[in-house]
Amino acid sequence: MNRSEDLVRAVPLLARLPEADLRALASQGQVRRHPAGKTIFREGGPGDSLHIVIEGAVRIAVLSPAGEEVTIALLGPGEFVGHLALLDGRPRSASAIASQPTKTLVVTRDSFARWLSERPQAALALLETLSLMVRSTDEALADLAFLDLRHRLPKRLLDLAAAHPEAETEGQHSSEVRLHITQAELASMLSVSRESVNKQLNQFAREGWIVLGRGSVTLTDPAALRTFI
Amino acid sequence: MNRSEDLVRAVPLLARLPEADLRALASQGQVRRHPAGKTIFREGGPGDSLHIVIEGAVRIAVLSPAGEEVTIALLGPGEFVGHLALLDGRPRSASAIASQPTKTLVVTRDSFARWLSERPQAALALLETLSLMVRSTDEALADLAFLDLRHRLPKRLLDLAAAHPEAETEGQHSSEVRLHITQAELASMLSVSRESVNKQLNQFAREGWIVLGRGSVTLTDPAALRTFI
DNA sequence: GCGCTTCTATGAACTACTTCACACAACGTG
DNA sequence: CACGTTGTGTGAAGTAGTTCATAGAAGCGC
Repeated sequence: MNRSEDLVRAVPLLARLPEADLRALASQGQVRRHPAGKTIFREGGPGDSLHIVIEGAVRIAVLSPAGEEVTIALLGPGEFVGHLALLDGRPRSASAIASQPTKTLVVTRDSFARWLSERPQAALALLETLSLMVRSTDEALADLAFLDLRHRLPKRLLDLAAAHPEAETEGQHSSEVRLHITQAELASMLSVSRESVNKQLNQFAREGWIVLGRGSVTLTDPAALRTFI
Repeated sequence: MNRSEDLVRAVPLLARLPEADLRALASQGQVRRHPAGKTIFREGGPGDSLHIVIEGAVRIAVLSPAGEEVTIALLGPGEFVGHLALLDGRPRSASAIASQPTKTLVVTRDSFARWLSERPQAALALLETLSLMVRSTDEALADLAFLDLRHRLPKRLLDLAAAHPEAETEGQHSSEVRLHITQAELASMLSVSRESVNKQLNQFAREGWIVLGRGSVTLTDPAALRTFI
């Protein structure tokens, strides 16, 4: 019934807040529509809003020193970007592009600050979530430093599978997960070349652990991948 | 005069808090002494306290998958560890070892939570600081992904020089900075082998930009290093 | 002072990636 | 349905790092 409120509740960052607080925040937000390919905000631009994906998909990308665009994340419904800008007002550290026709709920820094200053408990929940985010980037840093592609790739595949449970589970085996992602996207997430990802994926495919398609990777034996990490 | 309060104010995380709040937090803390080489807390242990370095130096290290200890940071007076444990109570993600005889101010999770729940403004300041921390690890991740050692090394040297302005500035040239650090420590911070660091350092030394010593790197021409990044 | 340990220095062989070059398959649009 | 575009697959050559081996210099303990 109450659409915006339910959407806001789906955001992990905010999920644990009391219903009244959620409703208040949701009512401050505005719904925006973005056609496929549209830039929602650009790296370096003013950071003054949080965006929650309602429908569609958003690609997060940065410009490498060499001037190439590198995808660092793909967001589905319920996921969000721009929380840091909300908290510290710094310029955007990445660009967000709608990769499908997308609806987002937008919360501005001003309205968020007003809302937060009246709700100390919400600040505590946000502190905890942010703290977990720091830990997770720290872990990504450690992975990049210590693990080679052979180990980083299956780890990332399993992370993606866990983060997108909505991915189709066709066939009988309930453990089978199909990820809609290109090898180029995987490559830039893992900070390696597309060719390297391709070669490693094909090794796993030969083992029978995954099945490759155009724009998709199907994990047919996640357990085998997991023992590999 | 009021020792603890001034020490707490030197922590960037807390610096912007009103004086009364600072005093309240400082009064909850306990001063602990650690001999050189003593482990202050161990990776995997219960995360229930923040440690602020008062005097001496603390080395932060993690265990690599191969079982080796890898130094990820060196803290001087005014710097701190364990803030994440304070906020989310998760197990320690790294170990802290006193590398010199060291005094720390310890604030427990319980007392911090009590203090914070009475001070909504403090939570806002903490959110902002945490947010900046997320950005800085994100940047480290990008550096590791995009930059080779030739560029990462001078960047790290300049960061260390900026973070430790207390380093001796002997001689006439005010821009000269001497870092007390071994090549092995630099190597693990940069996620490369000690040998690679050595070879790259010697290249810079041949250019006349740095001077190497046993356990030290002196930046004789920081400007040249900076143009190199 | 002698010996042990720590730190720096350097070369040789190896490896996990890179870039480049190209072939081909699937899709979608005029 | 022909054609451009996007994505996958693979080999050859190059490179930035690795490990291993070895050496010497500086500091520290007795």
